[in-house]
Amino acid sequence: METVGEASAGGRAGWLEAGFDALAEGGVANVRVEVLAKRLGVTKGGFYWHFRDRPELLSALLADWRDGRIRTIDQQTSRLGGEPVATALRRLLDLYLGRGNPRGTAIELAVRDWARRQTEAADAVAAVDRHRLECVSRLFAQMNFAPEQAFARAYLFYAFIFGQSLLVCDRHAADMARTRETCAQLLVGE
Amino acid sequence: METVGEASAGGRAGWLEAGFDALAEGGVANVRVEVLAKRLGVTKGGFYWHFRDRPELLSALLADWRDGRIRTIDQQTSRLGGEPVATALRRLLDLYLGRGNPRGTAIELAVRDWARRQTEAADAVAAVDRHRLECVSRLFAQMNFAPEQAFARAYLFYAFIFGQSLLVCDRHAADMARTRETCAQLLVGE
DNA sequence: GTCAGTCAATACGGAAGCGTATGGAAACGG
DNA sequence: CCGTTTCCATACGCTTCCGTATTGACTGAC
Repeated sequence: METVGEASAGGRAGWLEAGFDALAEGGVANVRVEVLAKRLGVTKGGFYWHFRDRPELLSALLADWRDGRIRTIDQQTSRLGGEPVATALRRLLDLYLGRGNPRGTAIELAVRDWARRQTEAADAVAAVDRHRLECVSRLFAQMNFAPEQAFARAYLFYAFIFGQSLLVCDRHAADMARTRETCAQLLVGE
Repeated sequence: METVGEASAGGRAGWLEAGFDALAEGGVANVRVEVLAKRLGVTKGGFYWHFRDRPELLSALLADWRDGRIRTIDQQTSRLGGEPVATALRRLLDLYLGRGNPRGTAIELAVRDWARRQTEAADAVAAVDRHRLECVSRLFAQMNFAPEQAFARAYLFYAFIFGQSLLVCDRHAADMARTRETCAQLLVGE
């Protein structure tokens, strides 16, 4: 496939990818058409072939993010070979605490900040949260917590995950890892 | 005091106030000179009398916020008449959970989002967090937790406060209040 | 009245950003 | 060759935003 200019955005997917990169780096205000075009090494002509306008890109980013997050939750919360519930919860927690996916975290926080001010974003986050809280509640319920208690623990679980990303601690990394480990133990009881 | 035009920004403090309002509503990208001027019912001439440029306003907002947050922490974490520690912690937690200060919360979250991308903001947040974590650690230590455990609990305490603001739950308000109450009990043990 | 200080309005030039219109280029099929 | 589809580049007009320069208005002190 040969393209018009020297560079190519990689089609619609390329624009979405650039959108997520910009979102991760600077929040939704950073998702701008000409900025994305420059990032992709093209001009904005192609953008307007794929998307009617900027809001359509933003909607596409939200839908993409929402569907992707929901798609991975069941898998992330499934117990491998009937392992202890606490182990499954710890594995899930470690996905976030390990700092192994800074881009994913940055996108998540950017979307959540956006959701504080825009209905469509809030709806996407609500859908993701609903599913996640249900899945993690189910895990806590398997630890014989009553439904309300299970839900509250799932709520605390996710609040911690996102909240700790917002705290700025200037302690040693090793100390912070220990602190998070202690919090993890408080959260999942192991 | 009569002023030049019909409207008056209320001096430097007025501009800072407008800046905080804009910050609360739309994050740091929303803090724009002409937008603030319009909000105050004046033009931007006076802004440039008080501030050299936009970055100077942003720095002032950060310093103001940091100093204000630090100033209130000791008072917020002092135990009234030797009351139980848990009571003091609950009172502190309720400042955030009660939704009684949406503007303060919005500003706090906007500053924290800003801090993810800008050093000066991150430094301000770090200073506030350091002080808060120390004060709340001290309270947990009075409950006879070891220093590391006390700190971890303080960390979890604040992570929960900010994290729950980022979650979007479409359950009934009464249900959510009950959930938060359960989380509060898990956090302070009462 | 004059001067200095405080605080502001306005005009201007430049930059960034958006969306629209138009034209270009490549590939493919008839 | 022509038409269609895909994907893009470019020019343009408009809006928003920024910072600078200049001028205006009011108050208080001398």
